[in-house]
Amino acid sequence: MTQGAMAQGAMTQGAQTKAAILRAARERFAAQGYERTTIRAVAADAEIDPSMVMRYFGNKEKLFEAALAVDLRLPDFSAVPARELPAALVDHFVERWEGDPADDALLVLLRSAVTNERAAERMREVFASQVAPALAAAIGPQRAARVAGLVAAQLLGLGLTRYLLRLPSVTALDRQDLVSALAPALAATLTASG
Amino acid sequence: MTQGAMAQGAMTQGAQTKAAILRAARERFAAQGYERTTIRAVAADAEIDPSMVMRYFGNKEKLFEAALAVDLRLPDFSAVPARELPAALVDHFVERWEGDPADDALLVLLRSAVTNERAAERMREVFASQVAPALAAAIGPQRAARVAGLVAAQLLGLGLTRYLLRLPSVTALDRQDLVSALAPALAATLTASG
DNA sequence: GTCTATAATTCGATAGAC
DNA sequence: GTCTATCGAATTATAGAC
Repeated sequence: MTQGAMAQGAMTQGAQTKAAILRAARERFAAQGYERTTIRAVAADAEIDPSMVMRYFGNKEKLFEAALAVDLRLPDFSAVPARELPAALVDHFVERWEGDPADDALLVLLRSAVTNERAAERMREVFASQVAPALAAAIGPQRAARVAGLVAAQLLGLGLTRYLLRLPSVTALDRQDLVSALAPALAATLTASG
Repeated sequence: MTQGAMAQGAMTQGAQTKAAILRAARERFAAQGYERTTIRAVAADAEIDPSMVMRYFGNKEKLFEAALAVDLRLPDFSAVPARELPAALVDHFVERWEGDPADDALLVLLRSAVTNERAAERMREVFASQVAPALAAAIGPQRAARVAGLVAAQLLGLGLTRYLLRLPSVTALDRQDLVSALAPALAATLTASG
């Protein structure tokens, strides 16, 4: 009766607890990185006992793995005119970063990937399976293959300097300025001759 | 007699030990970040006793501070023609990163700054005191102030994706391709209208 | 499912012999 | 200056009561 009679779509208590842990873990990992976040702190944030974290995720590393799941939710850029693509790209990532603070999986991944090889591998997977295909749909597979790395460098460079390093000259720009300032650089990259 | 009679320019034994510790510390901090590098490991790399690290640097944090000292050694860009500036900038940083593996202070700083607020502060200082002035000398203080952040984003984005995340599409480029591929993007940023 | 208690490590830092 | 020995603290992980 505890679970079988539950309405479709509703979370069991266990699933709710698990989701709460994951949310807390992402915030901690994003703010402090892997080494400095403790299971105790995550549990405290989620308002449960530390042993529950072990129960649901096995160990710290598996919890970390679960926190690294990222879906960039890139739209279909094939419908976007070529000259609007750079701005659309920047805008999507900024929205992703500044939209929902609780939904910061990409920042978790970025911060973690710098000091953790497993996270770096995940980041490479994310770009290979999500960014590269989206780019290929927009500008063709050949050109995409040539510029995907530099596009990644520019978008992640923005995330790095604005949200992690917080360089004043980058944080000083508002969202609109950011898009209009970075779009030309991306455009130059996208149209680079090979 | 141990030090007073020593030849000018020669390191005392203490200074040599200190330098060896610092070199080992930089490699460890660069490879693993602050939290995961242990004084024991640094001492083992430097082939000395762990207590020596404490003796010379006081504690782990002070050792870290010492390892964060970075001199970008940026040349005087005021002599470089405007259209060659982007390539010169990229080239200098790539040289800095790939030149001497032991001289990787900037990578130490970059990796550390992502998860350590003190290191992030240092990174902001480095850009304010070294990059911004060099840029101002080349393109004028007003324009430099406007684009310095985006220049930093692109250069650090390159370092991030190539040396820390090692995205295949970025590591695949050789040095020359890298410079010629990124220069147009930097040029677009530098000439951005305000 | 949830909690208490604790085992087992690891590490930074200190004290002190030589 | 260099080393041995060890303390004290923090943390992951486990065992088991309820």
